[in-house]
Amino acid sequence: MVKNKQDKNQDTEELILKAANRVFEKKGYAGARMQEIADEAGINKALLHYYFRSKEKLFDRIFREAFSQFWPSIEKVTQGGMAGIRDLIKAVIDGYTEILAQRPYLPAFVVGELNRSPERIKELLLASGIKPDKIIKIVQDAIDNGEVVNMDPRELLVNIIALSIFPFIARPLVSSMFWKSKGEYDSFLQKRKETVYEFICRSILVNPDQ
Amino acid sequence: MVKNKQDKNQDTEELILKAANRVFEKKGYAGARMQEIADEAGINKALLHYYFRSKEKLFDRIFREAFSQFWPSIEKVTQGGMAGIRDLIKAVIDGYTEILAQRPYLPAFVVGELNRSPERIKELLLASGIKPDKIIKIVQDAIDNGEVVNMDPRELLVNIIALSIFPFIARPLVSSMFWKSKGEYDSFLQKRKETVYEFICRSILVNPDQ
DNA sequence: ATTAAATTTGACCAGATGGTTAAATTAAAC
DNA sequence: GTTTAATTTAACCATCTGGTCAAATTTAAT
Repeated sequence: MVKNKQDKNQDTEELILKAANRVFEKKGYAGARMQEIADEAGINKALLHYYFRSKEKLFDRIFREAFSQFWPSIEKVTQGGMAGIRDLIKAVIDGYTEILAQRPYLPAFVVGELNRSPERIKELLLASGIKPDKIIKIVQDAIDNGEVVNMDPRELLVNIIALSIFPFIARPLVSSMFWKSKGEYDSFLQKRKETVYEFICRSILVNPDQ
Repeated sequence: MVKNKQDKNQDTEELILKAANRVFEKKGYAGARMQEIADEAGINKALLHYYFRSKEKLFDRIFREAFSQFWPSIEKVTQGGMAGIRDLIKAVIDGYTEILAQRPYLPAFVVGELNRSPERIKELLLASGIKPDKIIKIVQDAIDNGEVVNMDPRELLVNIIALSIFPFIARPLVSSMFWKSKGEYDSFLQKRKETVYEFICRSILVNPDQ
């Protein structure tokens, strides 16, 4: 079973992207080295530049993908049109828990790079097709019909996201401050899927039960 | 009023530290350039190395200071011995709001650098004199005496910190997603001092009023 | 098998970057 | 004013880093 040229090409590109992702995600744009990416992919630097002409172009490719991965479930729920507020919250928390278990560096990477070049955000948001207004409206509806206490809907959204991803962004710090081992922290993060949901619901639902 | 040599020396050192802080905080260790720090301080690169022998030494100095600034009010409250849980929460939120208004890049800087070299954390925590156990105990006491609903005290602490600093860590992203201008976001952050406190209390206090 | 095109490599280059050094300047002590 | 020590500078240096290129290798088509 020999691979033809195109397949190998695809494989190499895939290999490079995976390697670049690992390196950029961990070290950021400035800390990443093209040589290290090449080594990680098992190729040499010239081939790296053959596939992606420059560090910036390669980074751009990686970062766009990372940025889009950053909004997993929010979109899923808004697609449906009218989702319950409980569903929205659960979807966001579960979505983050799932993706961040696989890519724990993702949020620190995205947020860190955006801090260093905030001018890119507008375009990235546009390109990603995210519609903040739609999500805000779901929350506002839940407030209007008395399901949720009166508050700025954006504040609730910020809180949900904060509670979901902060333990990952600040993972090493939080982990070694309050937990004894990596394993215990991981199990905390798993349980947290439920406890954060309850934490939020206790705070905002007018009729918690029902 | 001419300054003597020692004063000028002090001034130059102060000037360098201020400049280094600005540059490192915004660009991180890898993205920072010694030349840029020198320019920012209005001196040349050789003098920079005369005062702080290497980039790493200078960074270490800056980072330690940043890390210690990261825990403003938590310590103040634990000093007292037995503080109410409400006081603890308010102190943490107010403390962060205050310091982060002046140094908005601080949390992203600290967290980002710690992600890239987590092995430093243990030593930094030791050197900073922070006693996580003391803070956990305050929360645990409040749970034991029925003031706060039953939960892992560490989880509450993570939530408080998350809600306090996330809007700063992810500032550019959150701001341009949900707000129309920088000014509006700033005013949101100010109001948030109260709303986050209420958000947390609604969730955890057994007798919210009283 | 030969040809032609795409893929891969080793060697190399220019500029950036952290760091050094010897000389010049400045300030304090005498 | 001269001496002495600390401070500041311009000019360099070695290494790292992103990027290029011509030659070699591999693959598909004939």
